[in-house]
Amino acid sequence: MEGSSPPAPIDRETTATLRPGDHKTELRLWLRMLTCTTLIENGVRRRLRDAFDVTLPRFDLMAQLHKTPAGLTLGELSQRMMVSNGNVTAIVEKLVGQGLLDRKPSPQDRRTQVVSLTADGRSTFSQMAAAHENWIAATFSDLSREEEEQLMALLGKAKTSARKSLGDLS
Amino acid sequence: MEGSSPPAPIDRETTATLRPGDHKTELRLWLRMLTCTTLIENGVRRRLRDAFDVTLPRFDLMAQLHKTPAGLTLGELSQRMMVSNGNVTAIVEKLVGQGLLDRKPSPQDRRTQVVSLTADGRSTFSQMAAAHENWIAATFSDLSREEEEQLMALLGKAKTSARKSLGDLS
DNA sequence: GAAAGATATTTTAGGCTTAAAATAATTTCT
DNA sequence: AGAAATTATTTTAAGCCTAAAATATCTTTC
Repeated sequence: MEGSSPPAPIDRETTATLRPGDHKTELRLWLRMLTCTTLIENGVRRRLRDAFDVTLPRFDLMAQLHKTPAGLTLGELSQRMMVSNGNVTAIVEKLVGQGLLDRKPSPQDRRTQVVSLTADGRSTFSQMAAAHENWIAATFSDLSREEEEQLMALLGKAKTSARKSLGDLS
Repeated sequence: MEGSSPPAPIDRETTATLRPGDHKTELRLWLRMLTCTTLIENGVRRRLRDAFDVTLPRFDLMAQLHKTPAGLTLGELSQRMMVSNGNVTAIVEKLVGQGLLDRKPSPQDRRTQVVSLTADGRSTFSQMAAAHENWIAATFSDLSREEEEQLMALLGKAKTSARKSLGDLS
């Protein structure tokens, strides 16, 4: 929508060192990725609410446990969901209160709590997951299988690159 | 990590209608997109905090205003940021309190408030934006320019597809 | 085996977020 | 003009989220 920006005839070195602000392509890419994700995420959130009266964080937490029937510690959950420890504590608390989760201290290490889905939690999650999978499929229905795989590969590369650039920070 | 899944020789119609659960590719794609975005977002959030003691939502709001020097109403901000109205009210309130934003009722329509950056807000944002742009460039530094453009195009297509599938909902 | 350090979780304080209800102002329809 | 509907914003209640400090437990080191 902003025409074609001039190809910046200045040589690369100057651009990189003296004009550190010349990274518009990456910035646009990031904003588009964020928009796309937020759009889909908001849709999922609303549909989970309308159809199952559940929040996205609770759904995500249950999804992690469903992938690992043996159960996970709070720390493992926190790491896999990429959220803080205290956050997981609170969400688990709610789900335990709803009878969807089981939480018991590990016998070997009394610091850790192992969390898993109850029978009710499993059957509730299965229903939600089936609907969720269909919503997501509809979300990407304009993309061919090949495009989906290209996108997957490029996101994989972006993820690796991002992790590297964060590197020493986390 | 799970070998190559069979190319599903079943015709598309059958797949879509009779086997609504067979959409693992799209699900993996969505999860990867979410992971990638969350990873980058968490990095940006921490660096904004460490370097400028500012939160990501406040930075995002200022970015919207910087793109539109004439100012925006709260409703426009809410729409562009894809967050709720009440949320914008609260964030604007904080930024006005910090002297970074100016908020005044519109002369034509006394319901609306027009918000814009103050001189302090502009100069503060410029500094943050320059650093942010470099962080983002570093985040994607493993991707070639061509890969970046491919990713941009595919995300554009995904965005359109997602909007269509949400369509009547919002 | 006791002190020091590391690890797992919870608590706390502050901030973001939403949906829904409430206010306030404008527009539309008789 | 006056009533009804619409639009813009704020408020409210509940929940998510983080960083940092506090607790409790385990491990290591001397």
